[in-house]
Amino acid sequence: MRYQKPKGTADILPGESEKWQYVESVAQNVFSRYRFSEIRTPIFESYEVFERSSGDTSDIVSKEMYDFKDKGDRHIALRPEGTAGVVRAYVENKLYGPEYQRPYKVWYKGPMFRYERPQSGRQRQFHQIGLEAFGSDSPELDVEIISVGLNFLNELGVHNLKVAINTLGDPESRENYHKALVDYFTPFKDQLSDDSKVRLEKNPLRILDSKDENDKKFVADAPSILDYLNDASKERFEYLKSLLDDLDINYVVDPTMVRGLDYYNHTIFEFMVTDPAFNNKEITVLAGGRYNGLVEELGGKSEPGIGFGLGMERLMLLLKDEDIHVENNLDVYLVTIGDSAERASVKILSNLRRAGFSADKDYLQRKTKAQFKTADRLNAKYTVTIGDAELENDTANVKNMATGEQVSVSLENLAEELKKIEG
RNA sequence: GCGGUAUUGGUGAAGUGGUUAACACAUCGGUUUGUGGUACCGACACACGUGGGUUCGAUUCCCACAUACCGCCCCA
Repeated sequence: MRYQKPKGTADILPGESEKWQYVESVAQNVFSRYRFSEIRTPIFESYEVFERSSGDTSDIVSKEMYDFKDKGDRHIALRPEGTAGVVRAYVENKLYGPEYQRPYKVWYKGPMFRYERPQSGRQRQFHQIGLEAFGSDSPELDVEIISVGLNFLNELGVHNLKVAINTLGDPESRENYHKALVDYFTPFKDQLSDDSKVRLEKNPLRILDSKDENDKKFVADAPSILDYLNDASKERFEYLKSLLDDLDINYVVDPTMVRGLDYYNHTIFEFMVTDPAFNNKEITVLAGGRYNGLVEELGGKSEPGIGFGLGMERLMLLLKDEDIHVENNLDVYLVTIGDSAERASVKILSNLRRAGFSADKDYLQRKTKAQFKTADRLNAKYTVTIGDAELENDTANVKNMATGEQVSVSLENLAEELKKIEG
């Protein structure tokens, strides 16, 4: 093998691509019911867009970004996630203007890039489906976002989802909590893992997310964000929970849940699932939250926003074949016998297709028997056999492959005849 | 970036330091003239990821690299 695809990339081949199309069509469907429109933004952006939005302490910026200088010496990065580009587009196109209905609701799908070690459901070029809503700080909208995600996954047949929610509070609450964490962890600093020592300096919230067993002991007794919310933030969170109750959405509050990206505040959430595809370990398939400071951070007015992203590769692993509705229907397989029929087949096929049938034929000059074999294997509904005799009499033999019944019809009106047979 | 395991045909795979690299599936062809299944017969590895090394000789041993999978980090 001479060439191979770059590490961490995948070819999505026919057979698999139909599944992707199916998932994307369900997304399109569900999201438009919630009145989200598709937005398509560039796959690469100015490096600063991501640096600015994700925060330069985040791993995404510090070590996972695919960035390069283009021929014009611009610092470019392949998008590592979807939100930053959408926010940039929102600001650049002045979509916060009074002529636009708010909240401004969009969804996107497409490839993202992160320079990391490939693993099951994780690749360097991976794909996300996500959505964002701008211009409303309403908790009702938070719940709508959670519910559209849930709806989407349920429609695909993914059940047993665990919905975990948390709040990071408003900036004031977050600031207070930040201090409390530093005060709490600093005395144990020497006993923390090396990673967490760094986190203590840069982003103490991330310590809560540590997988280190020793760290976990300290995390267990760490102060909870829920105790540091100011009244407004607390009230908001309580209201949010009651809205989820109204919708009969089962959720758990996970006060240790944090976010890898810096721009979140208030509501954050993750949908987790435990599945054999991941060795029965709990993995996150969808995650999102509110980011009220981000639009301003990228040069817009102070505008609230909320959204989520979900990983396609992980989702595809969760979907069972029977969940995926893929039809591969071949209406007609044309069997030709002899050179005249071979020649006539070009026009016959063309007419059938124009009449709306999916139709195909053999292009390898194979024997009749082999052609029927192929028709069988392709699961053709009908075969149409043409030979010298048929061409002379202007007839065609139409065989119903399921019943084996064969009838002779007018070749001239083949498409019409087939429609009649179809009923 | 760190650690572990793996890498043989279209697919699943067996196997050995040395004449023809099992077996199965798939595919193609045939079993007398233009019809799908089954059965039977036949065909099907420029050679065992790439590059070095050890050896009289390596697909089998050693090293490096690449890729895949798993774990850490991080994340969807």
